[in-house]
Amino acid sequence: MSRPTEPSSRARTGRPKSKGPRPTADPLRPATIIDVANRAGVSKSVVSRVIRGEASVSTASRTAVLAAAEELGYRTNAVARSLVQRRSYNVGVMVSDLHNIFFAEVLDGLYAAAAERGYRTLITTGNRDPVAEQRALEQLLELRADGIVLAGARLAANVVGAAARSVPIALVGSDLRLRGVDVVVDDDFRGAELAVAHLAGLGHRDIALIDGGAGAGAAERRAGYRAAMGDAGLARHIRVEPGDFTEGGGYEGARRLMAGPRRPTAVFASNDQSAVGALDAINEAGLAVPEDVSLIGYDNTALAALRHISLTTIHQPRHQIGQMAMKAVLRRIEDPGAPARRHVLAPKLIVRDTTARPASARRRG
Amino acid sequence: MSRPTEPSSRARTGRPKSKGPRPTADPLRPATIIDVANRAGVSKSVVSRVIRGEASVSTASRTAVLAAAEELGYRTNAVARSLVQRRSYNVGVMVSDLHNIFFAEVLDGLYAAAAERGYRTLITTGNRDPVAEQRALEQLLELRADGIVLAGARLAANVVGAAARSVPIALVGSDLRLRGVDVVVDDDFRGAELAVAHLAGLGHRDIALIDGGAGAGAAERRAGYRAAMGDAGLARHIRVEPGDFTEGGGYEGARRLMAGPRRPTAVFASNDQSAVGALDAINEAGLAVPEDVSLIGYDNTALAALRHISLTTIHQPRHQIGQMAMKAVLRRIEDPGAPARRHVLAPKLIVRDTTARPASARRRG
DNA sequence: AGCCCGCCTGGGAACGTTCCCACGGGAACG
DNA sequence: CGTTCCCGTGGGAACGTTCCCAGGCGGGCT
Repeated sequence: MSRPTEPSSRARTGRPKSKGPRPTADPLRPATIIDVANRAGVSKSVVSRVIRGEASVSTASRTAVLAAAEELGYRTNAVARSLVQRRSYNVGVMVSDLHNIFFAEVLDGLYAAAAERGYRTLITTGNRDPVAEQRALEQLLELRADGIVLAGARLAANVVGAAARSVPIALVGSDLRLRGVDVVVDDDFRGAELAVAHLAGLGHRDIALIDGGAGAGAAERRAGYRAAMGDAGLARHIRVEPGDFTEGGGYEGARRLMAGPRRPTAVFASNDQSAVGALDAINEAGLAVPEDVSLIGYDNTALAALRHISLTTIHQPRHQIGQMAMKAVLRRIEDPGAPARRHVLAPKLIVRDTTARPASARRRG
Repeated sequence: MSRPTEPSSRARTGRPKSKGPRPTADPLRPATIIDVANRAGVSKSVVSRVIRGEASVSTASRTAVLAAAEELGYRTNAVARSLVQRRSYNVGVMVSDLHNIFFAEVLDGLYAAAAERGYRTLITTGNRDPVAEQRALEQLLELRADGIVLAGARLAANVVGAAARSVPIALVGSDLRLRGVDVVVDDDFRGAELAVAHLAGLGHRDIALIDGGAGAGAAERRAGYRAAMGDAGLARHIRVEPGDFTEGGGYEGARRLMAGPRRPTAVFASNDQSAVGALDAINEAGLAVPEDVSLIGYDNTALAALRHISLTTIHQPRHQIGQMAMKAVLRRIEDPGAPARRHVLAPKLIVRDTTARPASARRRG
């Protein structure tokens, strides 16, 4: 429904109210199939067939058309084609946050799976703002993408549900259970449990969580943290510091934790991006990781693997996640009756250099 | 011209050869303006006017149309609109590498400038592969984007030139001088000079460059490095190690440099992404930064600013670059006659913690 | 009272494709 | 030698909009 507020200078290239069939060729307008047909001395049907690579065209016509197209710099108008075919061979991808490399890695998988099947990928972003995300989704919908992948979306369930009524949709990261929506997630609850168990196993008791707020998967990770703390008999040490999956959020969260009374000995940041921000704040407070404070992230992005950072974290198979999501959408594009599924992947603990036994335990041990 | 190899299961939703005007409403097909018109008891013209927010519609018609649209879940078909208007209000952005946060930061600027003028942004990527990049560009062209921004493209000049004949194009990072192509770059030559001068000023003589290969701006940075080395009387210390603007490339390059004979005391990596990789390799070789080896990057991405990395680098105003590029394109979309321009921004040295005087100088000093 | 003007409306053409159908002519077949 | 078939071709309809133009109708003005 939305339409961009029309830029003032309308400057329409206005057709000069020509009567009758369009005069051969207007140098300003891009060449059409008809221009090519005229030049090659065939009908538009033949040109269309050649362009689409159909077999039943004589060699003579084919070469004539190809030559004419070349000379005129003809390029298929995907808009017109989409309109008549009711199909664009484009899959839209709405990415919550392009600053988070995690999504770049998921995108690789999405892209690869799409390319393999002859589809193209069209990316849009909402910068972690639900309103902008919804606009980005709407844009894809209006463009009539054949399918849509929402990566890390923080959209309301009814918004996603409404969209799913007109086109196959797959969700990456956010676990909404809706009819007609494929979901690909890792088991965030379990992943958070792994993180807490690791820290508790090292002897930590004051384990704080830097939360992911409304971010995709954040709620599950929070729940997993809470449950695991309870299981470890650390329920009264539960401490959830607000955050938003960004570096800045992680930084602020850790700063508050370090400055406050009863500083935690371990911090679980809901994703690597915020863990890196937390690392900054911890260092800034004059504390060492892992000597003074242990830190664990989530996602196992390339960032975490950097030797200089070497972050203990929870691994998610990004590439595979992307591939699965794309395949799910493609499957339902080509078989609209097929049911949507939920794919849950197992997270894995990756121990690196930001976690260790707490100082107290070391003294004793 | 390219068309995806058609997926086997064609599964066309096939219109059931109905004769006469299309029977009221097919539940499977999305509602059209005509469905809404029928339901609201007005003509399609009125519906169109309401949707577009035109004034001259009676309140009665307007409310009827709005209600009908709501009930039918009507959504504008941007494809049809684009076709008739010959305008999509979409600007395409081809990003060379989404793993490099630098581009995410440029994208913020692009996005903001577009939104401000009522345009939308459509992203596509080529994963640093010229072939894939060209396909991505072609995709945008076929989609009839109103304008295109190529960020960090490594496309041949003739490819860009050809595209520029049908749509306004702006280049970010790559400095191709072509008619009808706006260019927004920082002065890469100068930036490289700043980097070398900084290192030379600290007393370094063996300053190696980890190259950016075919990457956008890499050639200028290389030339600036060479020139500045000459100016500093260090011409015979010039050493260009291959690289490709990626973390992996930086890692490999630095590994070779550290392992080889006559190890350099300073390394200039052509961008932050590769500098971070280099950092890894240097550490892995058992060397400390900056004590044993100084390291400088380029771009001043968020990565470089991380306290844990704290990379000395050359600053480029990413957000502003994005804004300028988008404004340039928008300007020529709305005034097709306007000439394209070249915008060159001044780079700036940011000294952080990865550069210091070489060990030899420290011993002496 | 007659005319004009402005508001609102509806219909048709166009945008550039694809798809379907029909047709002409030659080859193959009886 | 006539029929059938197939290959290559051309024309028209359709896709879902926007834009232009032509009214109809009522009110204000002369």
